[in-house]
Formats: sequence, structure tokens, C-alpha cells
Amino acid sequence: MSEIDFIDNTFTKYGLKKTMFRKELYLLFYNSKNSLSVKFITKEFASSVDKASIYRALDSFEKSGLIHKVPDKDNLLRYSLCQSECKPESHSHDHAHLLCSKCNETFCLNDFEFPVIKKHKGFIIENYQVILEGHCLSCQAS
Amino acid sequence: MSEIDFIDNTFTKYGLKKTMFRKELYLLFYNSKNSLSVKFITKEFASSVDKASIYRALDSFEKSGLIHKVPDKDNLLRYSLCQSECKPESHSHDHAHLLCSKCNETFCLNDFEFPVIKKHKGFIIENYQVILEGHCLSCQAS
DNA sequence: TATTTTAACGCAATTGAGTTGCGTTTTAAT
DNA sequence: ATTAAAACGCAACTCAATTGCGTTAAAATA
Repeated sequence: MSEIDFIDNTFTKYGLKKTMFRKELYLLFYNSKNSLSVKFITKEFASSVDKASIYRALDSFEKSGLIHKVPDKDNLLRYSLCQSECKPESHSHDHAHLLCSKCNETFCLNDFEFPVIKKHKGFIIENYQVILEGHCLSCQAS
Repeated sequence: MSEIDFIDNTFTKYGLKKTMFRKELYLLFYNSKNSLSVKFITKEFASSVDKASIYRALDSFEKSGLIHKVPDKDNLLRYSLCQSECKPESHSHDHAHLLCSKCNETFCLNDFEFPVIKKHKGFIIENYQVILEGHCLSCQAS
């Protein structure tokens, strides 16, 4: 299956309208190992796409379960492709995120194991968010 | 020791200038069980204090090790009193935070234990941030 | 294929949290 | 009492993110 067909199928599956820009945006996520910041995406599309369209597309991708928000040191919007199957109303992102304090990049640690606790001192815990701050591989070398 | 004396001592200890507003702000933290948002603080001081002064005071409190940032669902600034002894350049906040998705309140879980991992797949981990989303005690009743 | 419906788009204006510059006031040091 | 330093109020500003609206492109229907 070609790249184009793959995207078409994915968009059909998730009920997304197939516009030029949105297909290219998805491709950007697909070809990227890490998460993408709005700033990066904006640069990538230069002046060809309005920022409002970018924000709306990201929002729509997230709502449909294609991408998910990832934490950012400066509290800016940043997204990453969902690894597992996510649905509009049920994202399952119990994986941890690593924030590299040198390059400021965010990595999804999909295989990071964390003890699941449902209750703590009466609190009912439904969701985890684990952020690990440290140094990524490429930043240790330098 | 009276409340006033206590605040005076604390400010002397942390090298903070004793202004009327800052002492009241500290008292607000001291008398509050949970973390405080800037919005709440602003309302509390109504129009008597400028928002710039609030932001500057919070910043100064944090830098001196009196309060620490806590996560917020909407990524807004929110602070909480440091429990343990913190110093300007060495905050130790390895406790988890609970975000109640009903009342949107944030709680410090100072006694929450989690495994300390220094390395994961080559990443060097220096700091943790654990956020538990769920329901607090008072919101379970309703 | 032509027509209608629906959602995405571009553009401009707006929001709102947080910051900064600056002259003035208050606190602390001398 | 005088001087130095930090905090204050006010206004202007920054910048990410959002919203309104008329236009354009994609999907549904005839």
C-alpha cells in the first residue's frame, strides 16, 4: 500500500475530510519520530497555510483520536501520533514522556512501565501522567 | 508564637522584604490546604493589588524556595506552599500531584511513593513529575 | 455530471495570561 | 536622617491561541 493510499484509508477510518493540507500535516506526523510543536509545524508550512487552520486541524486530529497532546517545558501546544488505537472519546496514553532539558525535545516512552494504582488515600485515580525530565541520547554525547 | 511573628521570622529566614501585600499573600498560602491559582489570588486581593505585583511576588516566593509550581489542567500558573525545607536553588518536589477533574483543584500528595529510576533505554532521568488525574474526596460524594 | 450541503480555509480582529518599562513609594541599610 | 535597594502601580506590550465571517473546496445527493 502506498503512502497516499495509507493516508486515505486512515482518514476514511477516522472520518476526516481529505484536504491537501491535512493530508500533508498527517504525513508530517507520520514521518516524524518525535512530537511536533505548533511552531515547528507553522515553519514547515511557511506562509502557505494560516495558523488558524493549523490549530483547527490539530484540534480535529486530536478529537478524532489520531494524535495526542504531549507535555512541553514552556506549556506550549505539542502533539504526537497515537501509537495504539485511540477513539474520539477514549484516548489511552498511559505512557510516560521524556522531556530533554537540553534540546527541549519531547519523546514518548511507550514501553515505560509504571505501577497502576486505582486509589490513594481515598482519591480515585483514573489517569496517569508521568513526565521524566532528563537528557536524551543525542544530548548526552555533546 | 503569633501568626504575625511567624511570618516575620519566615520572611527574615528566606530573605524576603516585609511588605504588607506579600505578608498577606503568604498568609493566604499558609491558610489554604490546596494550591492557589493566579486567578484566585487576583480575586482575593480584588483591585487593591496590581497583577504585575502578584506575578512578581509569586516569582520571588518561588525563587526563594517558599512555594512551588503545581500542574494545572489548563496550563495556568498555580502555586503551593513547600512542605519540606527548600532553598532557592534546590527545590525537592518529588511528590505527586492529584488533579481533580471535577472541581479542577490540585492536591499535593506528599506521601505518594513511586519507584526512582535513573536510566531508561539510555535516557538519563534527573527529575520526575507525576500527575494523577481523578476525583478528590469531596467530589466523590456529589 | 450537476446541484446542494457541509466542513475547511484565509484573513483579520480578538482574547487573555503573563511580562516589561518606568517613575514613584516603601522598606532596609548606613 | 540620609542613602540604597527593592517593591509598587500603571500602562503598554508580547505572544500563543481563539473566534467571526465571507469564501472555497470536498462530500453527499439528486
